[in-house]
Amino acid sequence: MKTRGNGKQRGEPVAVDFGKLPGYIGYQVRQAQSAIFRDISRSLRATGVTPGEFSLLAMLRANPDINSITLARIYQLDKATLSLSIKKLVKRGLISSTRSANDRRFYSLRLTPEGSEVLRRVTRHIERQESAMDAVLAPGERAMLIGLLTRVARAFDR
Amino acid sequence: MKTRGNGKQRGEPVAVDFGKLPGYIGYQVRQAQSAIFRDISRSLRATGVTPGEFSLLAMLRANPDINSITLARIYQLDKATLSLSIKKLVKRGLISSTRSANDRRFYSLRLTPEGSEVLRRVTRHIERQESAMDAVLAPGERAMLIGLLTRVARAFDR
DNA sequence: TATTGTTATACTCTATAACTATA
DNA sequence: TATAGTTATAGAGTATAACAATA
Repeated sequence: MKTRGNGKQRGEPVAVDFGKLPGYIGYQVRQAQSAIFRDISRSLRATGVTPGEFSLLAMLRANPDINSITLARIYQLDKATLSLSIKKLVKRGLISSTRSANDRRFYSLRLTPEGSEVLRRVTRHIERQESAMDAVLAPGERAMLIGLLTRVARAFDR
Repeated sequence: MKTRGNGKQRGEPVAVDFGKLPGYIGYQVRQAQSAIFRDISRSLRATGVTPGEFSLLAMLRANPDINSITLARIYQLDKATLSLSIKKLVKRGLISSTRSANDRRFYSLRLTPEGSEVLRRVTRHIERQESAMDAVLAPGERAMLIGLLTRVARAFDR
């Protein structure tokens, strides 16, 4: 069943036993995430925006004046991690960070016009990738997959 | 082992608009992967084995004498990346790497007895997590989710 | 005292490039 | 020439800890 170690590998498919791995949701989610990430990273390379940054820009468009602590809570990242991501996007001119007048501990984050433009461009790549996934899904399966993933993720929230 | 997200930023729910993000499969897979990874990293901390290393150990159990190039192809990682992972596991005494007699360019990888024991212990944690996911899924939904994820991942495999 | 945010530091994971050994 | 594997180096992403500013 398993033919390896015989010097026959030439890049052709190799018969490999995956054991119980394919039956694990954790394994399959990881594999899917890797495949999706590799694909979108290639598409986005020219934009200089990573998938995580896309998500941040999209949140800023939907929630102008959001602050970094709120974003850190949403993504369950340390505030220091968000601080670095934000600094990079500010330096690139894609977002603005202005101290709030009411409570001067906060910085209000917003997309700049250039950030909006980059977000539009990135969104086109993202939606092209989503269409590629629809091509292998039957009607209704996208909604089903999203529902299942949401429930699984929530099983570990809190 | 560093883990992502330690809950420090958790607070009360904040009213936030996620825009179109929740409708993207890429976004949802990423969120699910993060949640699953954070949870299992906590469980595995004491074993010193990461989720990726679990996957490697499981492949070695199912495919004794597999070599690193084959593993690199399977996981679409560079051979240099696999080389480092393997070196670490060899140093920890969990796997052995012995030069193949037929073709001395190859190294045959195998679990050591200690590696087998660690794999058993880690597998118990993994399967406990999988059970936690089953608790939020109806009968048949695990198979459905796995099938959908597999098809989506394959949509990007070459 | 508590909260928001920054900086310094370190660890993991990954790739690229240059290398050795073997075929 | 081609393949398997290692090492050096670098970059992205993350966390922890210590800090400053503000409430």
